[in-house]
Amino acid sequence: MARRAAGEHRLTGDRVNGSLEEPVRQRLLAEATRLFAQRGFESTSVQEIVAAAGVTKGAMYHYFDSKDDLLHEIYARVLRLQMERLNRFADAQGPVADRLHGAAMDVVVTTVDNLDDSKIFFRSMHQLAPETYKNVRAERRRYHERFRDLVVEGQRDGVFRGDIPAEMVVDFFFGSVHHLGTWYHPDGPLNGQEVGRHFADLLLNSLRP
Amino acid sequence: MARRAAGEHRLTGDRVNGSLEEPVRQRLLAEATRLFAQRGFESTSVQEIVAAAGVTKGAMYHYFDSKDDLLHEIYARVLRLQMERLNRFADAQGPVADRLHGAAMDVVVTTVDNLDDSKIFFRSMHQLAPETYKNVRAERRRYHERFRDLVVEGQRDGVFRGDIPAEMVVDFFFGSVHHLGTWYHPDGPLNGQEVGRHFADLLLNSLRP
Amino acid sequence: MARRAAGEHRLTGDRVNGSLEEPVRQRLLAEATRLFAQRGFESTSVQEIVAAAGVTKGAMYHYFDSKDDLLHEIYARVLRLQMERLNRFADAQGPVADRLHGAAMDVVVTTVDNLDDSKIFFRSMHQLAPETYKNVRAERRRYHERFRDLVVEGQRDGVFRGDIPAEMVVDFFFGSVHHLGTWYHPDGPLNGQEVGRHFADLLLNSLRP
Amino acid sequence: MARRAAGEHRLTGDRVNGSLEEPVRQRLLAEATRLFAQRGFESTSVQEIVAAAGVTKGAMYHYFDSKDDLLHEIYARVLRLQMERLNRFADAQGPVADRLHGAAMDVVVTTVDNLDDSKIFFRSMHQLAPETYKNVRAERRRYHERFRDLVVEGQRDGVFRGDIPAEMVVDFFFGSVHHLGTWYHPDGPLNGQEVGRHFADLLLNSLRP
DNA sequence: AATGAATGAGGCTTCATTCAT
DNA sequence: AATGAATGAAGCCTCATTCAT
Repeated sequence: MARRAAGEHRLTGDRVNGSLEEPVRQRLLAEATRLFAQRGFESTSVQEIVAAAGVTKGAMYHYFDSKDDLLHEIYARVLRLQMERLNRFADAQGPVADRLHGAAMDVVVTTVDNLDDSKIFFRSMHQLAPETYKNVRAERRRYHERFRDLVVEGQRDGVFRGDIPAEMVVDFFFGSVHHLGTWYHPDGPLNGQEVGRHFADLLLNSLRP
Repeated sequence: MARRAAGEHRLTGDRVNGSLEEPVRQRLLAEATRLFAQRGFESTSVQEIVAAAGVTKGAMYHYFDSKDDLLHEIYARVLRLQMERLNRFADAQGPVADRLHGAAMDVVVTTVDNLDDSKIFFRSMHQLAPETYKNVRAERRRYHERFRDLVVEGQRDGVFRGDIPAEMVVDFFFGSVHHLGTWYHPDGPLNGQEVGRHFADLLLNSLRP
Repeated sequence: MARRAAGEHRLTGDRVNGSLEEPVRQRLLAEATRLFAQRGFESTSVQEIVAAAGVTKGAMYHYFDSKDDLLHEIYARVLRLQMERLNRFADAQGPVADRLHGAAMDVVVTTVDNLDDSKIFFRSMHQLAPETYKNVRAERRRYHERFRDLVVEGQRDGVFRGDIPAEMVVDFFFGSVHHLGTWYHPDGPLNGQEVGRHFADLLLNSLRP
Repeated sequence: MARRAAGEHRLTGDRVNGSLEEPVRQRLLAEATRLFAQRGFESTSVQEIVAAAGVTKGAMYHYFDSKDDLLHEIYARVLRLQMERLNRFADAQGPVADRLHGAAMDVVVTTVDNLDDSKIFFRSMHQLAPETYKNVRAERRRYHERFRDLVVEGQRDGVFRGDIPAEMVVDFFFGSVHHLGTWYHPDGPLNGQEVGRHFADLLLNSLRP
């Protein structure tokens, strides 16, 4: 890892001392994200990334250990962001149905706002080094479990039907979410909010007892 | 495509005159499918494919025009099979809810039975040549439209809720289906029939008015 | 060599027993000549040749030993034809200046009529097997010597200037002839006869004492 | 062309700051020239070139875009050099016959001094990419036109015969020149100066009215 | 912090040729 | 006389990465 321990990943736009920090690093991450989403990880060369970011290879290898490391940083950023947002909804007050509806809508809106991240996520996951792959899956599992707990809570309270495994409901719903990258287009008839509302409605309705 | 007009694609195991036809070609397709699902299209080398099939590269290029062509043939086979099965359910007699439930269950069962095809489908679609890519998407769209028509029919008849675009319901459901490859495991607690039933139930329930 | 001894090479259109002989063989030679002239020997594949001739590879290897053999046959045909024609002019009656002028014109006309042969000749000569290469050069040398003898005869008789080696005059002239393939075009302003006359005039004029 | 705009081509041996510049690039060009002349473009592998230059393939692709690019650079260098020399003679003072004789001798001497370039020129021209091919032909045409203008000038002044198209005289003469690579040998009886004088004499004599 | 030359391994593909039929 | 499946070698090129500066 290049001069940055795990967990230190920064989001684009983070500021330190009031000025944009490490603009080269951020530009590399941004262009890599765009290109990986467009062409796939294996079909994007380091040369293309650095050219898009307006630097040379040396610069990239100064900030990242490898091309794999670049991908890993993208995953880390996405995972952290999604978990943060889910926690905010799950920890809120109010009926579980409302909290689940809110979380479901939010994940759709966030996904639509970062469609490139979403495209990369499942398409390129298998390219990660085994170790990294395991970490990402584990983190992803924790995310699913947090979401599943909301379903379980609703089933226990009797507001959701209990004859379908909560685990499967989560997989069912996130399948739909992850697939947004395949069909959703920002210029289409629906914006993220609208798709989010529909998806959340479908989820809640499917759980009606 | 090498030496074989569109529509002539053969499924593994097709027999002509009672004997296995073109065993080399079939072996290549089978091994390519397995490896593409396991490692991804870009990370699988032609050398690995022909080694797994027990032939030389020359043999592969005798039957296929390119590595891309191999991928394309896999897609063609999957598309044809899925459309055939959907038609069988959609064209049946009976209430639309039953027909939709049947089709939904079937696509899950078929997907689970050919999980490698499913893994390849969305992960590698963007590697197809632009022309081929367009063809595959068009064929896929026709499939979705057939499915959507069932939803529309139910909405018109008043047995399904009408406040959610049928198009989106289809995307919602197929997102879940295509994601089976990410989490479903044959040795897990549920078999294909069970997952299919749950998925179909969730779909139908989510459409309750 | 495939069932045909050296010296047995036949020209396109040769007839045996009143019917076209071996049309497949002739078609292969004709298409190979055309393609070698167009793309060069190395850049033309056997597959392209047989496809153009409307047969398969097996057929080609039935009539010819190898791709090299095909090229060799083309050379043999050209060499035989040119020597025949030169002899006809050189052996004629009349002043040496007229005989040289006639031979010079004729070689230009013949070259222009078989421009493909001419293009191949020098461009692909170095692709011949060493043995064949030596044979072709030797045959070519005999041709040059026959031509040179006319120049020598004229110099001895005092009708041509004698201060330039006859050998070099021949190289000078045939350089011009062999280069016709580079610039001559049948649809251009001059036909073969006209170019031939000009070339012969230039040659004779350059030899004026 | 890699990393080098048109017109920036450097000749082997160019010096910058008193030291040989880009020795690897120059070595690659030199070895490629030698091998292309010896075996032909298509029969020379990139592997052979880099081995002869003592570097790896990667190095070659660092300096050149492709094997074709290498060939193109060789052409560019030859074209520039020849045009420069022709201009020097054509722009000189004195009778047109002297200037033409001088230019004719010079092109022969230069050709003999760079026989490899000459061998490559016409044998491999058709291997250039269509675009590059057109450029090279256009540049070549400009060269011919410059030469032709000298002939036209002499015809207008009445010192050259006017009954033969000047264009054709040029083709006639350069055919001879380009063919030097086929027969001239440095160890032969005549040196470049001598051949040049004979060629120029033949040309001027052939143009006598 | 960043460059750019250079490596070395590996990728996809083409091709002349053979051989059983 | 001719086919077409299959081989095996070789070809061109790309790429992630290193290293001296």
